[in-house]
Amino acid sequence: MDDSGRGAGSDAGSRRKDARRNRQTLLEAAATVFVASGVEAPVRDIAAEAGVGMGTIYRHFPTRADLVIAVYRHQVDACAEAGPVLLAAGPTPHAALGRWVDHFVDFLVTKHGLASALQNDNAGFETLHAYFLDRLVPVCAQLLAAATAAGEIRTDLDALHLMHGIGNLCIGADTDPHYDARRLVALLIAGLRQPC
Amino acid sequence: MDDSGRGAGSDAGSRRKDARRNRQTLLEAAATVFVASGVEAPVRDIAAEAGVGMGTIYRHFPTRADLVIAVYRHQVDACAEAGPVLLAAGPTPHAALGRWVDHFVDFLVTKHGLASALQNDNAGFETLHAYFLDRLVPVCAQLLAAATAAGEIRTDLDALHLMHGIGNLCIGADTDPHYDARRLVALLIAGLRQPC
DNA sequence: TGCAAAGCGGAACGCTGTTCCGTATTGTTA
DNA sequence: TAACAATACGGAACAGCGTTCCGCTTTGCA
Repeated sequence: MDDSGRGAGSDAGSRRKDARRNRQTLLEAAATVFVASGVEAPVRDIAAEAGVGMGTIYRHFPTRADLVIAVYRHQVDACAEAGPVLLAAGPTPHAALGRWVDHFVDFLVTKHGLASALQNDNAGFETLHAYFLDRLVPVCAQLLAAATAAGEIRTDLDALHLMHGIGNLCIGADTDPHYDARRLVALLIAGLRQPC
Repeated sequence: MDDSGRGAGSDAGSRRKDARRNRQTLLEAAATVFVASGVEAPVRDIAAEAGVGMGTIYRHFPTRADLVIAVYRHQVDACAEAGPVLLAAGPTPHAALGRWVDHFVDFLVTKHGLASALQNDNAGFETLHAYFLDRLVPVCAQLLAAATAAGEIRTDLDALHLMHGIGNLCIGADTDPHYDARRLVALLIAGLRQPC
């Protein structure tokens, strides 16, 4: 095993305030740039978006792959935490589901880029995919259950299959600019509605 | 359509002798380097192997992808032409099949690298894959038929499935140096033998 | 045999990811 | 509060890649 701490970033609990803040800023800037320009975006672009020097980025994430992995985990966590929040905030569970799926779609861009970031590391990819499932399937299931309990949606689709379908709809979204994955996903969610 | 002449090389029928010779030299050198170092090998290495300058390589193949494609087609052609020759030369059809498959395995390295060379061009990839099937399936079928007629091998495997199986055995051969695809493929061919 | 046209070699360019180091910021200690 | 290590920062510099450019050589034809 040579990938100790892979994907965790080196200094998640640093003593210095600016270091902690920069790490957070970088994760968010990278996520933004990945969605806007794809996961192949140059490291310099991410540093610029974050308003930070190259040294800073490499201090926090020793390698480009480390950054992609850290963004991925960060997005998984953010997406998982967003579920209950949206559910509490939204007018209805179905609306909350719709907005949660928007987060999910943005984040899939990063996930699809993982494959190229971890070209030879199938084991690492499997680990991260497992983390993805462990954290997000329950959240999605919770949203589905709430919408079901409210009588808003049909009940013949479980969280795993829904997420799988959304994931498939997003394949190729980064290469073909005419392909609007979000619209198709929105249709899919609309189609979940219980016919009344 | 923006890929006019993609994969054909620019000057296959040049007026000048040295140009034609260099083109051939380059195709062979590239094939050698791809087998030795993988398809990600730097263009400079191929120029060095061919004993040629950078300008020459880019005169013949305007882009790295063009070179990979040209090598691919060249290998498909060479492999297709080798079939009948080996069949005529070898002691038995089964031996000829074994040696043909050796060619085929070397050439698969290039084929697997095509995917990364043509990252976004799925249409181009499909075209080249169709060319691959059109030219090689009949040759493989001819070798199988000859071996069958000679009573050397079992008859329950057609050319397409055999080639598919060999292709699958070679997946990952370029990343894991401990994985010896050729040995496994040899076992597969040995297994074709008719139990006597 | 001369000479334009075609082709060649390899230095130079622009773009990557990554490293390095002088400078600025921070938390701690007197 | 003032001084001072320790820590982190910025961005220039480096190495390796694909690609371009241009002075020189080779070729085939008149």
